[in-house]
Amino acid sequence: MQKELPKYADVVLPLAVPQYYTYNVPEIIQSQIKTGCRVTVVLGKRRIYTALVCRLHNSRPEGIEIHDIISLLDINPIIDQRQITFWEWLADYYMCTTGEVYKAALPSGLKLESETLVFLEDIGEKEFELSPTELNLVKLASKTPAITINKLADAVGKKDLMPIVKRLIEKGIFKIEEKLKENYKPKVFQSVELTTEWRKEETIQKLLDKLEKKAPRQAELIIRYLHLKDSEGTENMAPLAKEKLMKDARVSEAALKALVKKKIFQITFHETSRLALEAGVRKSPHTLNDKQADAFRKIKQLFSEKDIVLLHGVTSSGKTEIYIHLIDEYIHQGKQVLYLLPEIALTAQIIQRLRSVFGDRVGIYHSKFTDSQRVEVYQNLAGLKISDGPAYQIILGVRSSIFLPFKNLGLVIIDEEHENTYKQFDPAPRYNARDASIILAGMHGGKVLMGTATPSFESYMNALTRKYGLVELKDRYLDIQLPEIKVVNIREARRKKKMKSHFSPVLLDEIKNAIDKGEQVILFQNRRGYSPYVECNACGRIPFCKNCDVSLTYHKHSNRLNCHYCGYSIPNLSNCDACGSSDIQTRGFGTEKVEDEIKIFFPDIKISRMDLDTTRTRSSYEKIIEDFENRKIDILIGTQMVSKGLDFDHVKVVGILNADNMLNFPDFRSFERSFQLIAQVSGRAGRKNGRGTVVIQTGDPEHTVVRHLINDDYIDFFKQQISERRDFKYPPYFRLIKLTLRHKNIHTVSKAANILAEELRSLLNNRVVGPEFPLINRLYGLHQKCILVKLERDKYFSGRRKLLHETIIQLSASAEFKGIQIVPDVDPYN
DNA sequence: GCAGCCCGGCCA
DNA sequence: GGCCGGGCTGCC
Repeated sequence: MQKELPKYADVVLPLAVPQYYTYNVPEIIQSQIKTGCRVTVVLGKRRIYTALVCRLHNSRPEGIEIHDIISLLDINPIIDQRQITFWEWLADYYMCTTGEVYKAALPSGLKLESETLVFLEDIGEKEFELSPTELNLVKLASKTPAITINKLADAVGKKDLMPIVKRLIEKGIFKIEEKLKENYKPKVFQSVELTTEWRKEETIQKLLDKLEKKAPRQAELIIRYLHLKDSEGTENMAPLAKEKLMKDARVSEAALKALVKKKIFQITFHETSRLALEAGVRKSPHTLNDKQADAFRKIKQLFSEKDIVLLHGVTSSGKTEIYIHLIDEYIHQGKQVLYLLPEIALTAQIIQRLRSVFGDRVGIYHSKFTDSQRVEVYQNLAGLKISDGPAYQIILGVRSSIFLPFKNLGLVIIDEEHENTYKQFDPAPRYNARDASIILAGMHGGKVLMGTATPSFESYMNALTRKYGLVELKDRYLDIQLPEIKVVNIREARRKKKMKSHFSPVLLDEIKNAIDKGEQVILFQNRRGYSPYVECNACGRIPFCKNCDVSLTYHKHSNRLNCHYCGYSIPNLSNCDACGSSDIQTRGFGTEKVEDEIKIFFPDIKISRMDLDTTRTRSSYEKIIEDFENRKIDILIGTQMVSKGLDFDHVKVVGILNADNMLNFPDFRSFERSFQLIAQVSGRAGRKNGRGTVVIQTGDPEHTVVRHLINDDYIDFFKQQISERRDFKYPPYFRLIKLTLRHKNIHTVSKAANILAEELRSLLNNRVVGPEFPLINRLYGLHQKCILVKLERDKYFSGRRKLLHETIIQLSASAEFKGIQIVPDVDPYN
């Protein structure tokens, strides 16, 4: 019996709507549509979205009018059932909608949306009475055959043009149409070739003789063409790129056009990949040393009984080499591997190593890629398009690569598993790629290897309780010594007037020694900008952001005051805006100021800065890293960006300018994070050329984090800290769910927060803490209140989380909560 | 996410 | 009274 064809499709839309929507499947596509295919549909009055088919069925939903699917975009599904299940898991666990997951999962080139186009009707000689704005719109629209409503709105400087456009439609002057925006265009490559008639040598020679007099440029072009073809050799039948020929011949396009017109040359268009790379020489992986080989064996052995293994290996212990050997085994079994990294900066360093072994089977995926490049990686994995290279078997990527359409994921490697960048903070889905990839790997029956020198407390706890396998690698590769740690009491130094600005004599000496020997220095200051705030010496006023409750950070380079939260920015004040005094002073210091001051001490040295401000583009990132690797930079100043696993061979000194602002940060994870950060930056010191030095400047040299760092004793630090986590009900013993309420009115948000907290307390008792004001009371013009829920990691967790979620949904629909945003964050980082 | 509607505020 | 902007609602 033939299976009945589906009449209805439940689809997910790229919006924060809680449910799936049902559309009619038109008869002509009923036999072709499959779950996981994209379709275009109209939602609301006329907007068109790309939706994804999640379920096909034959039961007509009652009580609603059902619209038709406009078109089917894919013959083959772009995601499989497993991914739909994964999306649903993410939405459920992280308390968001599947639509929000879908939105994050697909590059926007695969999610076509419509925009409204405005056309002028044929109005002939009719006369109209028009307001000035209407007249203006008609004038603007008459300049082009069609204009998007957004461009029209921009041109007249208005937000909502629809009411006016509607009036003009009623008057019969305008008409509108919805058109899909084409976001992704395949890259086109043009090749030039002689047409068949002209390929014989005698004929072309005759032609050349003729052209040389009449059209020397055209003759030149043909000569260059023949020359280039010749130099490429007879066995190379690849078409000659037009670009290459034109560059070589240095004649105008007109000459080529003429030859094409005479049917001497023909131009062919080819679709090509943006990701094309030269198939370089492949080398086999390096041989592992005894310690690495031992760890490698242990990992494989543990994988036979456990799905997750934590590789706790000191910095420079050669973890990457172990990963490569493991990847090699999995891809030989025909499985895919996902290699997760916390930062884009790292991909540049590791990709070279991976490509040298695995060649073009490695794909990269990160946010500094253009959307079109991401579309191509996606298509490659989905098997949608025959791209230039083979299908990727290894993906090296950041957080969002967990959404790629893997078919057979055998292994996930999570490098620097402790990094906070694995957690998406805003917008939803607020997922942790480390935790989510464990679920993903589970769905594929794959294994997970986490690697780090400073495990997160969550992962280390799981290792100690044997939920994860644990492999330790205690020796650095090639017996590189761990750096010597020098702690400087800056409070004392300041009292004795020994500090030179923000530098202690010890640090300056170490820098000088390193520079004299031609070695490099990294200075770490976890704040960007010049100074975190400026203050009027006369009246004490500190300029604040107009949208957020934070002081404005002074940026000397641009001479502006910026808000690091909402992006609000004003020119620097020469006079206090309260009392008019010109006596304004900068307070505190960021990377920009460190750069400025170090230049005074070392005027002839090449200094660079790596922070959010200097790495806006992908190339600037790579340039800084490359320059530092090639020793074109002597001193690199950076924020936490410099801590994330970068490998440099000639760093002698690492300076932590102020450990205190990390240690004193008010959240439960601040000690854990400080330890990780400082240990990680310290790990950059002393690699191949002798022992490095780390200088930690702090006002509290006896601080437990500092003491443990000196002894390089992560395990003891963990044991000491973990009991506090248990006593105060924090992770890894408990799971946190943070609720942030936002509203423009402080009283409204306070009142709502109180009601919500009370309601939750009645259900979850003392697991509910707050409401409290968060670190930043007001953000983007909205007042905030936080409620923290601490849930046991037991069999009731899931039920309690659901209860909590339902309570939020119920309350947000009630009258008191009108217009209040409630943002749930499950497993918040801090 | 966004169109459409409703409502309140502001000027004639 | 009319027009503008903001908030709220429902979309299949």
